[in-house]
Amino acid sequence: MKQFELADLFDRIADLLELKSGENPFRIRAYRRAALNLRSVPGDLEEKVRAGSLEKIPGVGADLAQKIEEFISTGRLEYLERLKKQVPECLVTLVGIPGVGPKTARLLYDRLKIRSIEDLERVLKQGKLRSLPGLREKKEQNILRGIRLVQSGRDRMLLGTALALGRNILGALKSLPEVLEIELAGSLRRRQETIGDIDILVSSRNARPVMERFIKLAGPGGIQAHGETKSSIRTGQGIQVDLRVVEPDSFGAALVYFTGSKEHNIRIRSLAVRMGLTVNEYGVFKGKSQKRVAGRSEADVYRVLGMKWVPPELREDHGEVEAARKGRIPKLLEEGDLKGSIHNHSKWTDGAHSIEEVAKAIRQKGYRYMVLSDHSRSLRIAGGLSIPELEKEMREVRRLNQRLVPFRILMGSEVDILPDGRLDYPDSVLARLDVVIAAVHSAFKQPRAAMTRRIIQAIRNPYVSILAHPTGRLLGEREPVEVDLEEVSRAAAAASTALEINCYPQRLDLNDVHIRQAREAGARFVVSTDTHVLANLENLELGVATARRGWLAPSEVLNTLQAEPFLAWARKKRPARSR
DNA sequence: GCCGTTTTCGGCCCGACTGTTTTCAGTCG
Repeated sequence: MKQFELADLFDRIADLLELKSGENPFRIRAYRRAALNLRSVPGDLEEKVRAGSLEKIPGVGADLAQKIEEFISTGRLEYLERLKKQVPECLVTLVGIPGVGPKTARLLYDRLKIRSIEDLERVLKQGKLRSLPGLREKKEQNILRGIRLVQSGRDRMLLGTALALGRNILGALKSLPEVLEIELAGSLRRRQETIGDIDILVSSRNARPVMERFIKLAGPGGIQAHGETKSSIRTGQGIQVDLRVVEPDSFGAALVYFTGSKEHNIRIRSLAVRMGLTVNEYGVFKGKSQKRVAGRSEADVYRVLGMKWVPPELREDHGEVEAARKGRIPKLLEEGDLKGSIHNHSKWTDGAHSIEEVAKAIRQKGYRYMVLSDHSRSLRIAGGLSIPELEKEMREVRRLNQRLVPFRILMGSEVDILPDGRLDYPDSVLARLDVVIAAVHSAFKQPRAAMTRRIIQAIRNPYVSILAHPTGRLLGEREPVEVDLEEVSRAAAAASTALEINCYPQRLDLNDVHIRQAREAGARFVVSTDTHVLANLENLELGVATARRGWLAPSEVLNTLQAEPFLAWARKKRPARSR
């Protein structure tokens, strides 16, 4: 976890450098880029220090490598301490207010001696801000709005929430005859696990009516910006939505630009410069004449840059540009690849529907088989099944299977991993199940070493096929457990135990970074909805998107297999007599 | 501060909107 601490420190350095006047903006960017990559590059930092491979991390050169080593060995960064003495901490707070940048913050600090948001509010009320050059009434109101926003402490939305909201707005605009094409863009299109604001792109030959309709969606006082081609609103719930309208000939270029990420864009634009091209949201332009050579579609834009089209989920500057230039973008997992629904609960424990209802809904979705995985006996809160109850459930599944042929219900269980690493049913019971899914549901606070041992012991159990929601995190609610995921991934690969990508919007566990790490260790995966009510089946797209962000191909995801090969895989490490 | 199938030095992505200004700086994405 050291890399996350360090990434925060690098971001902090960048914050402070931004406030130092005359600082080289590219140095600031270098720190930001390194911070970003530290958060997303798999692998243990101490290990990399020992191996001398720090400079293999993109954006880390000799200087930053030395700083990383300093932090690992001393726990601090001398450079940051020096910077803190030069730049007042409270300036960082001030630029955190939307509408206040480095210049304004400096002005407030120097001329009005403002040291906190409270100071700023007071001065605003006294109307003293207008004494400053370039600050008048509008700017005052703008800053006041920014303060409200910071104080409301609005968090990022879950991907699932943002998708629903975004599609809603799409629906409201789509019906306009002036709208020729419309797409979600930004982090939402890249399917990041949490979303700050919603970006929408439209192509049209007449932007005005589109803009007019759009700004009507704003809540009271919610129009942030309203221009010819670009507007920005805040909905009644306080969600910021940006709309950009372009000509159809620019739609592809605009979609690339508006989808980002920022780092991906910078990457392809510098690539373009080296080829004598300019890329902006209107197209790709060649040489002095500025002749447009692409722009209509995304594929065109990438093609003239010598690249294959890059799926939005990969556009994070994690090597996708290089891969696309070499034509080595993998064929990523798609929803339609999945043949089995792997992790499902019924009324027998904490699900809302009978096994039959669940099975029929899953069959209706086009799956060939499902794994029924109600909870094991220790999970009292979910009504975990005693051994006799489990046996009764097995009989029920046998009966149902006769009726549902050729659809198959595989009999499974989501078995608790007890705090000492044993499983909640004895092996003699596990041996009678088709598929065993192991999961931590208790003692979340164990220290890292104990938790790692505990999980690995379960992974190595010959009857365990899948480790469910490996980190146990709930976005915005519960931190991930402390565990050495690299070791867990290696153990899972060695033991042929699959790691789950859980589709619950709050879970998305494993996440994209962990998936890339686990995949490097050779692990295999399942994508599963963990369905408790039928509506949960719709979450599949979230898990598939997360898998795609982790660069997963169908061959790495076991529930792309048909029932028989899946079952063979799930049972292959069992002792021969119990397969 | 990083980085190189043009470069180990000299580059480093590009544009919209706002507000206050009268040609542009600041902020944002």
